[in-house]
Amino acid sequence: MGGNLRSAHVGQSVTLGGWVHKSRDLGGQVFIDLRDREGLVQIAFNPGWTAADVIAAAAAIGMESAIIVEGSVALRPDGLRNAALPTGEIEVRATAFRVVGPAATPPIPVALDKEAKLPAEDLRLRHRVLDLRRAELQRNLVLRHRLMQVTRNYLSDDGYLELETPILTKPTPEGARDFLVPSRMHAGEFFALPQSPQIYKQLFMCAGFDRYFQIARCFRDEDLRADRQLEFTQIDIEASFITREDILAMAEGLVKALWLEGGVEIETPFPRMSYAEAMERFGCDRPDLRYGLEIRDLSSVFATSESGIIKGALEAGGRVRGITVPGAASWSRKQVDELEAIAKGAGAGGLVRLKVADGKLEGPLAKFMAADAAGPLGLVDGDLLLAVAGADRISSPALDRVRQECAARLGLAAADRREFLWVLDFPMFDRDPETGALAAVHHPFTSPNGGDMAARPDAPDTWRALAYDCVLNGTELGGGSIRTSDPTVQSRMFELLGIPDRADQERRFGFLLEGLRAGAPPHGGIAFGFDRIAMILAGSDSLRDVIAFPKTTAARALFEGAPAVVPAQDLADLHIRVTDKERA
RNA sequence: GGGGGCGUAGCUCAGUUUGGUUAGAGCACUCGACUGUCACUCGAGAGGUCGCGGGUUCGAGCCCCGUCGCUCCCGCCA
Repeated sequence: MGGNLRSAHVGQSVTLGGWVHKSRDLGGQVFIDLRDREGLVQIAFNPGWTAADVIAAAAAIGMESAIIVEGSVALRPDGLRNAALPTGEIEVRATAFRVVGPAATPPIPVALDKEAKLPAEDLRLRHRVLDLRRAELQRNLVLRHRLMQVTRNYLSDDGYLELETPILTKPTPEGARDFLVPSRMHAGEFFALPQSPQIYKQLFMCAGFDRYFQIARCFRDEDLRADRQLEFTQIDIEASFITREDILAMAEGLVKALWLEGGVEIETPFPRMSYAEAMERFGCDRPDLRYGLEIRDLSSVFATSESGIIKGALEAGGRVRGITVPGAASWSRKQVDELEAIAKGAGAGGLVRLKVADGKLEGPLAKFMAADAAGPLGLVDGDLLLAVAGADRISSPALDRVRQECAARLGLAAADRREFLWVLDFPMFDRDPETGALAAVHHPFTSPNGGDMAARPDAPDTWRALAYDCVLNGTELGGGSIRTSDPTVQSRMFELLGIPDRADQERRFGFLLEGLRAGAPPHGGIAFGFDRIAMILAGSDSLRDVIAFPKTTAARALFEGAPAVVPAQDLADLHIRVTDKERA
C-alpha cells in the first residue's frame, strides 16, 4: 500500500502498515522511510500536523520495527521532491502511529547503500528473515511467484492437469542418492523422497490422464553447488498420444511465456542440433552458441607431423582436434600454460599450441610441422591454435573447457544474448570405462530409437535415445524424452542396465511394468529446472537468491538449524540406531 | 572424498608484507544538539576470546601444525 502511493492519492487519509527502513530525526521534526512489499514512502512527523508526543515516539523508534501509521497523503513542497523514489512526489503526514512489532537491533543491515557489499552468505542465511526484507530478494520471490502462475496458466490453458504425486515414495537404486525416511510402522523399511515424479507421471499416462503437469519438489542427496540444492523445484510435464515434435513445440511455448514474464521476447522455434554434432563442434552436449571458437578436425594436416606424440595418437585411432583463437598469439607463455592445465585437468595429456606470426608457425611443435602448414590449418597472423590429440572421449571435454576459458578471457559470452538450442538424439547408454557396465544417459524409461535398435540389436552402445535437452547459453534448462511404453522393451532395458533377473525387475519396478502392461499409450514429456530458470530471469548467479530458505553448500539450513539430532526415543520408535561413534 | 579462497567490533573492511607500546576506520548502536531531511548534519560514548585448539618465540591478529564454518570448483548429481 504505502509503496504504491502517488500524487493521485493526495488528500486521502491512509493507515499504513510496514517496517522502519530508515529514520531521520532533525530535532523538531522526524522523517521515517516506511517500507512495505511495494517499496518506500516517506512519513513526515511535524508539529504542523503531528502531536508532540507522537513526534517524540517516532524519534525513538528503532530500525526494522513494524509500525502502523495514520495520516494523510500530501504533495511534498516544491524543491523537496525525491526523483530517486517512485513515491518521491508525495509524503504521508502522520497524525498517529503505533509500534506493533518493535525490532531488536538488526544483526545484518536491511537498508543498504547502493554500492555497499552484502554481508557474508552465512550471516545472510543465519538471519534470513532480515535478508528476505531486502528489495532484491523481495523482487526475486515475487518473480518466482509470477513465473509459477505463468506456468500454470500456460499449461492449464493447453489442457494439462495439475496433479500431485507422493512425497513418500519407493526407494530406487538408480540415479542419485535417495533421501530415506524410516517407517515407524514397518521396522527396517524406508520411504524415499522423490528424485523426480518420473514413474508416477508415466502411471498417470497409463491411467488416462493424458496431459499432466506439476510444479514438483524433487530431492537428491548429492553435494551442492551454486546452482544445485538438495531440494529443488521442477516443472514436470507428461503427455500421451504425442510425438517428440508436440513436446518440443509445447515446451518452446512455455519457455517463451516464461521469458516474456521476465521481460524478454524470444524467438521460437529454437535451433536444433544432434548430440553427435554438438560433441563434434563444441565437445559438449550443452554448447554455448553465443560465440564460435568451434572445434575442427585437424588430423589430416597433423598426419605429416614428425612428432612422436601426434603420430602415436593418430596410429591408435585417435584424432587431432583443436580450436583457433583469433588474436591470442599475443598471450603469454603463462597464460597458455594455464590453458594447458585446464585441458590436463579435464583429462587431456597435453595441449598443442601453435601461433602464427608472419605466416610462420611458432611453438614447441612447429619444428615437426611442414613449413607452410599455417595455410592448411586455416590460420592467419595473430591466431593461436590449441589442439588435443587422442580419442574423442578425451579431447572433447578438454577442448570444451579450453574453449570456455578462451571465451571468458576474450569476453565473448555477451550477457544480453540468449542462444536457445535443442540438443537431440542423445545416446541411449553410456559405458563405464572401468566396469564395462551400461548406464542410461537420460534415464532407464527413455525409449531407444526404434530404427537403431532394429538395425543393430546386439550393439546397444550405438542406439540413440528419443531424448532431448533444452539449452540456453551453455546451461541446461530442462530435458525429457519419449518413454518406453512397451513393457517388453522396458524389461529389455532393465536387462541391459544390469537387472537381468525378471523377479528382480518386478520387485524394483513392478509398479511401472504393471502400468505399462495395463495398456500404455505412447507418451513422453519434459522437465524444466524451475529454480534455475528463476535464477536466470532474476539476473542472479546463485540459486540461493531465488529460494526463500536454502541450504548452504555443506547441506545445512542455518536459519532453522536443520538437520538436527533427535531424542534417542524418537530414533528407537523408528528402529534406528546411530552408529557414528561420536554421535551415538 | 579432493583442491582453491575467505574468517579482525553487530555489519563492511584496514592492519598480516618484515612478529614488538593501549588493534583502527565507516556504517549500525547509546547519550546529547538540531524544524524539510531523504547516505541528514554535528558532538560525545560504548563496543574485540583477531573463528577455535595446539606449537615456535622474551613477545603472535601476523609464523607453523591441526580443526571448524562459509564459499567456488573437481568427483558426484539416471
